[in-house]
Amino acid sequence: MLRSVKGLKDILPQQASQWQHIETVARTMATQYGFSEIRIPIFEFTELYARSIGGTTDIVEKEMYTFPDRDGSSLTLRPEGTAGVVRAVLEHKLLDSPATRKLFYFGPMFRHERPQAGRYRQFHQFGVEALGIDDPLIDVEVVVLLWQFFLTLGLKDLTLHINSIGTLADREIFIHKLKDYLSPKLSTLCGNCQRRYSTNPLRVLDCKVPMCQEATQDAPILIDYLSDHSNVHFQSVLDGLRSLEIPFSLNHRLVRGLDYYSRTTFEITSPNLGAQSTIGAGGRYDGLFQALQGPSTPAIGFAVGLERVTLLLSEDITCKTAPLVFVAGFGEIGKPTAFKLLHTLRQSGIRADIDHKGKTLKALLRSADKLDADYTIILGDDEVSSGNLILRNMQTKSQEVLNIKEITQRIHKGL
RNA sequence: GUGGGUGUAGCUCAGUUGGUUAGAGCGCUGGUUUGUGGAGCCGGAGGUCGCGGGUUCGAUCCCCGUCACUCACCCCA
Repeated sequence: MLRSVKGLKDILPQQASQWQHIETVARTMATQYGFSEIRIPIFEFTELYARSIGGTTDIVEKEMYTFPDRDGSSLTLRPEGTAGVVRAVLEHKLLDSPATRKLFYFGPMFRHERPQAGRYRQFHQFGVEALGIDDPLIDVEVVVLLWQFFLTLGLKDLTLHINSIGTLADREIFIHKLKDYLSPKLSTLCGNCQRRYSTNPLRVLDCKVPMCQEATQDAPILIDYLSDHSNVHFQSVLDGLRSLEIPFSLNHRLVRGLDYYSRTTFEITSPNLGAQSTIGAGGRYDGLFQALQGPSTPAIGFAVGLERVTLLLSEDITCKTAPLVFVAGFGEIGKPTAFKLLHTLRQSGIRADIDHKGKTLKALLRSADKLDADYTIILGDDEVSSGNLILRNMQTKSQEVLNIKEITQRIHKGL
């Protein structure tokens, strides 16, 4: 039997309404916070990601779905959304209007990782980007939107971690200090961290191995090495969060994986997800525009892993659907008459369905029940000859005889 | 890429200390007398016991390999 590709998941009808609910909440809230939707392509030139995410990150080094186009140019299925948004913003000069500086997006992302709980090769993200705004209050707005989004969905026990990783210059100074500190302890670190020491020393700080955590207990803290500018900005962000009574946890070990992050970084975690506990994360990326040959532009955004959100959502949360009317037509004349009525109902905007297979009233009612119909219209030969039909409320079992002409009107009035 | 766990019906799982036709619940489907759903009752369909090899008179069960799924490392949303 043919199967789906490893790490890819079908969203079946039962779960689809849950996804619709999440998307509706996301769209509504992002719009309330002044963001507009942007839809960008699923693949781009490989160079875009290599330049933005960082050539030495795992994503670019070994997780991208990269393939040659027919003319030989290298294309890549998007592993995240920010790079594409920034590219589109530069290409269409969206920075020129204040109406297009706050954007949100939705859609599938692709990373060739080993699948695991909450981790897939095709996964979906909802993300926002606020571009060209340096004010710390925009940081607050973005973090609050993320926080409120999860609260609105009813997620519990979440923690908002926040940190500032400073500018590139701030980090250079800090990394130097950190290496000085780690250097004598190198032999006590795990193998991974010994490698990280030279490739990405910041990562040693959030290693889960107890030995490493112990070794970094008294390590220098990034915040202490922030420039005045970075520090003032960060303190303003925290003050803003406090003023809105958003609970947060300062986490000076919080590091981001993508090269373009700077200054404010944040992450929201849930204890109920296993190893992949981050459901949403983001931060500032003031240097990204320049890395893509655009004008120097401060920016901040976040991305939410929607599969992880669905794992936390209670299953009974679904989109409300309109009441369903099942048309049970049977008999020589009843069936064709019912089919015409079905068409009329649908044209009137009513959600209506039929079972072509069912021959007897019993079978048809059973189908109505299986489809979870709210009402069934019973229409047999007897009804056709009398010019009436029966409207049955499936829940209360009450029935009333109606004129065929009245039915649409009747249903529109609230059934 | 590395390691652990698991593969029996559509789903959730029993089971066989190796022995004839492999079970349950749920789901699906038919009937329960002729025009009224859900419940009950009675019936039915559906499985190469992941795949390949080995041991054996005999393997779904033991051994080896392989694939798939899954969890964790790594990384990240």
